[in-house]
Amino acid sequence: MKTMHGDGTEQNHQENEEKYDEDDRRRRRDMYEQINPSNNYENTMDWEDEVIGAEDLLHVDDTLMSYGDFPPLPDFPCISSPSSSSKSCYSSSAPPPTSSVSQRQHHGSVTCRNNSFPSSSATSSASSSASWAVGKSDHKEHSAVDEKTKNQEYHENRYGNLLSTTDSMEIQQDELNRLESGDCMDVMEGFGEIGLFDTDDIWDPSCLFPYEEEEEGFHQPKEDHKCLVDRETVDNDNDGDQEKNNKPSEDLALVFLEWLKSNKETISAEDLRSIKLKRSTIECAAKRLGGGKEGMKQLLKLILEWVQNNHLQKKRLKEGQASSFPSYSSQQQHQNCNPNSHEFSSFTPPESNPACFVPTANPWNVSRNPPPPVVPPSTYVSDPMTSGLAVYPPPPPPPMHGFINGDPSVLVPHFNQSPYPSSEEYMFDASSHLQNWAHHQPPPPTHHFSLSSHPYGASYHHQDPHAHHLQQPPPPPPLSRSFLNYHQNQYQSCHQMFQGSNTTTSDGSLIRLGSSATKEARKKRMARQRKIFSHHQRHAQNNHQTTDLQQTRVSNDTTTTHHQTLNNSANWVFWSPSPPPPITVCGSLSPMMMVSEGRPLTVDPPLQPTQSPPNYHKHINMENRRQGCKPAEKNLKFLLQKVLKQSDVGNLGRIVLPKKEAETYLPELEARDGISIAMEDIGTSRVWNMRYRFWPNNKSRMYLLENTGDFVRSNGLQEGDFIVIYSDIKCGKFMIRGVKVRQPGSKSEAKKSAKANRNLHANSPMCEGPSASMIKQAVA
DNA sequence: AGGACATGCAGAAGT
DNA sequence: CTTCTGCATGTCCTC
Repeated sequence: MKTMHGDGTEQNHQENEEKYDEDDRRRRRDMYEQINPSNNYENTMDWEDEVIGAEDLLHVDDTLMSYGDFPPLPDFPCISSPSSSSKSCYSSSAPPPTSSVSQRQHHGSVTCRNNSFPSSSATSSASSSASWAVGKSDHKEHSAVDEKTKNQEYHENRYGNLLSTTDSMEIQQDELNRLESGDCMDVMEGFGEIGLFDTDDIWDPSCLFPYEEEEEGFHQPKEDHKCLVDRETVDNDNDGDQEKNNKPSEDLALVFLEWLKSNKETISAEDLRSIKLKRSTIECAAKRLGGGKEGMKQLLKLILEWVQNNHLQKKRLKEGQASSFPSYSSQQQHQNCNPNSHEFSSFTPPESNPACFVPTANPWNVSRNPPPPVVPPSTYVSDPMTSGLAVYPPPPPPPMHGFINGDPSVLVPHFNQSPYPSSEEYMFDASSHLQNWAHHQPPPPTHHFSLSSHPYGASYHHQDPHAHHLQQPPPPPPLSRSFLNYHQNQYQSCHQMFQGSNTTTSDGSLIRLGSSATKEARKKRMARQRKIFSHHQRHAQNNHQTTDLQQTRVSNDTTTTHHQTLNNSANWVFWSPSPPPPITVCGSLSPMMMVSEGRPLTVDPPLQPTQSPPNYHKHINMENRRQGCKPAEKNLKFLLQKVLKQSDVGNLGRIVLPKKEAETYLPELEARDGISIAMEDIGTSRVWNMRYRFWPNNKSRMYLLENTGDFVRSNGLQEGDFIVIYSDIKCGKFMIRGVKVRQPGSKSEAKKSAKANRNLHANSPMCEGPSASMIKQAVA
């Protein structure tokens, strides 16, 4: 405040800070350009456009979508084009939620800012980072103004666009409310309600969930659905006006009738009945397709075409099974059971790395006090609501209100607890398809469901299940309801985050249904998962290259080992499907940065913490070129490392981060409460929900990573060890690795580590890193 | 001299 | 009483 009124000295200070800000921005941008040479300003804008397109389609609920695999963007703190983001976000799509437009614009500006962060998705990121602070504690944030005292000068100078946390909170709440309202419906029913056609005489409610009943022993009480629909109806009462505007004409009925006539023999009412789509989705999609009657018509055509294609696909599959031809699903199942096999690789879409669609990628998940990390294998996200926070993942996108770490409320991205989805699970896990689709697309991932440009072509090609079926060498699993439901599933995933559901992804795809699953069905499912999982564990032990490393790793933390095993068993899911997961660390700092699966490497302490990341980045790239390293499936970008001090590994559960690197590579912090960042442990794929924040310190800041206690403990990190933070270029996730520094005199440990690393690198010869040689030296 | 950061410590919150 | 949270201060390092 002093600065605001400022005497001469203060003015000078301010000027200096402004200059510093400018330099800082330039520096950050340079850094990002170095790291992501492909990302230029235009890309950024294109990307934003795509995001906006998808978001429009998905409507507001989808701000919660996980855009985890968005590529990191260059840092342009102030390109914030509220105009582009906010306008696009809310102009063409359904009416903005309760929040005012101005709020949205705020939102938008922040979004843009956050987009520059790794792992950020456009909108969600914004909501996350900003809302997080708000969600944390109302009163606190409401007094945010007070809080901006001396820190404000710093803050305001550095960040022109301040987000009103209050605003974002309202937005969050609004979104929450909407999610809770269960805004989904049978798509055909939806059309029916909208007036497309009369559903009563066609649809038999008993056909609603034939698959669950059939394959999962799962029963969805009709009442549930009814409730859903009723609720929907109630919810939609408010949309009455809009509905009127979209009242379809007879054209639609004609289109539908014609289609019915031509497909009556192959497609039953049940098939149609089984398709569900959110009303808001329908409306938004229709809008995107031109709006009004025409849009609705286009959408209907689109859906019908999909139904047709999908149904035929399904039939073909059934026939194939009947005639003993391997079906995709069985194949898939088999493949899934042999994650390490080449067969798996060859049949798996090149980039079907589920991790890349993990909501957990959302670094913006927030957790104020994440419960102890006792978790099922694989990534989990705790419920933001439980921590009273609201954000997203992506502030960055997959910003949500999720939390990771320890919180049993799990949002498991794609697969279930079991790394081996059963065939039917796979078949019905729309998110899997989404992932696959997503990975066949160039970034931005939001192309997933961009119906925007052309109903049947262009931008639709990525989403077009039909196209997908036809183009993918092995036909993908029947999408069944996925085309429409995957959309819903995404909501569901997000919903899960909000609700803190304990269900995993396997249930995730059935999340709305899962709540009413019978105990029996659940038992069966769990038994199956246990079975599969134990099988996988055995398999992983035999085949997984990291096993050796795990076994030799010195750890006095048995739980860690356990988790490790569990997590590694799931690692195949997250890492490149290619046989030896060649993980290239593109921006790694030091030798020990060589990323491998398994736990913290034990290495000599050759740290040069101040070594310039960009230089190292360049070095690594050259190394890659020299060694013929193709860009790995999972490129990790070194962000920063920190040698742990006593205070970092103490029971405070916080690690002071180097200021320069933090400001350069981590999301800019709007409020001192910071943001929640989901950090995936590279060794275990476990996701830790940490908080990245700062403390005012004189006229500067101290950057901290909080909630690190469990991570430090589980990695057995001590003073002198260090952590390294990366961002996954593909998924935009933050990744963290604890590296133990070899204790002098512990030769056997060094040998073990060396052996482990030799094995490791033997499996990935292309990427032999310095760590192996360093360890060899140590051994010598 | 000024900045970065390690850590001490006071007050708040939780048990 | 313990733990958590957040700030302030002392020390070290860089310019």
